[in-house]
Amino acid sequence: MTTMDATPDPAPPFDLVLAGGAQLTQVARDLRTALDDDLAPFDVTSQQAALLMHAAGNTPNRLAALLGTDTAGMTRLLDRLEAKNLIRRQRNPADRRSIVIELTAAGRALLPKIAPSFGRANTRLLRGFTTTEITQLLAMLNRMRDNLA
Amino acid sequence: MTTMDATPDPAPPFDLVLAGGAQLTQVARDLRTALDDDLAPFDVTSQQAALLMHAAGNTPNRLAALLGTDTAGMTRLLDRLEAKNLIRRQRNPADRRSIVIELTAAGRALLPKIAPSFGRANTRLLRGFTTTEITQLLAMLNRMRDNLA
DNA sequence: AGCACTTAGCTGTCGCGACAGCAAATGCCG
DNA sequence: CGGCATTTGCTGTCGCGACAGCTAAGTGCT
Repeated sequence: MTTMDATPDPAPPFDLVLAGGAQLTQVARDLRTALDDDLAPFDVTSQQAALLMHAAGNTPNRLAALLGTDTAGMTRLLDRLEAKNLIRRQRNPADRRSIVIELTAAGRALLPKIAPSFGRANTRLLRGFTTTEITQLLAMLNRMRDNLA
Repeated sequence: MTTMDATPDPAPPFDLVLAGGAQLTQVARDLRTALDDDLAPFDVTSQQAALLMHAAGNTPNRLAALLGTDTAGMTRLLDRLEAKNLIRRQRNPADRRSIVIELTAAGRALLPKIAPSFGRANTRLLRGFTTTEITQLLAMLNRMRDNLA
């Protein structure tokens, strides 16, 4: 708004563009921290909780794709959850390369406790946003993901 | 849009809210990866590059605040840059608790090479965005940061 | 001066993300 | 059938983020 506004699609000011990535990074980190704090009473991290909510009946391979990480990170994440006795690795008899994740009783019991944390964190993140704004935000985020893909 | 739309500010659908945080996290991670890839030829990470661009004459304390991390992480980040001979720690004679970061000749030589990577990454991230959209996005990101603070 | 309080930087520890490389199991194809 | 590529999960290694706790140095108060 400082310069002209007659051209239909002016090149965005460089500073504005630069600020985008930095702010995005910060918000993502703050969100993760807030979620971790909210989940701390249950002794799980946000990643562990997110995994728990998708784990049942899935293979590490699929779970890695779901959480946007690689199978190496997934192996370690599953290690930690298994150490906490929340999940179990079950070899798949049909394809002995792969394994299937099953929740333990403790894991199933934890599920309904951790789910609300995601709702709280996201609700807090978007406090004061209208439905329209959230829709716009999601559309922008999707475009950004496409731009980076 | 599934329910009524006469109320002025309907509570945003829960699924929409939930998707927000997940997408945000993914975009931030993808951006970091893209930037790291672009900086790889210079043998620095995005964090190291970001630090280099602010380091000269600053203290670790201020730099930690600038990059949004804590002094513990800053110590280690400075360690790695010092090991690469890009920065130097200089004790401050006026306040012997604090130190001041100076760039080495190699560090100064690297600066003009790494700066464009940030421009490229952010330009790519926001490809196809109008100035208006970027402004809206930044405003939303700021609101989200405030919501989490 | 003496003592509590604060500040700056460091270390230890843990969880996570990414890359490279590996072995076993499977699939494919001549 | 035999050999080769692919898939699955694992391990090693590194960088980063967060928390707790520590020491040295500065500050303030009495």
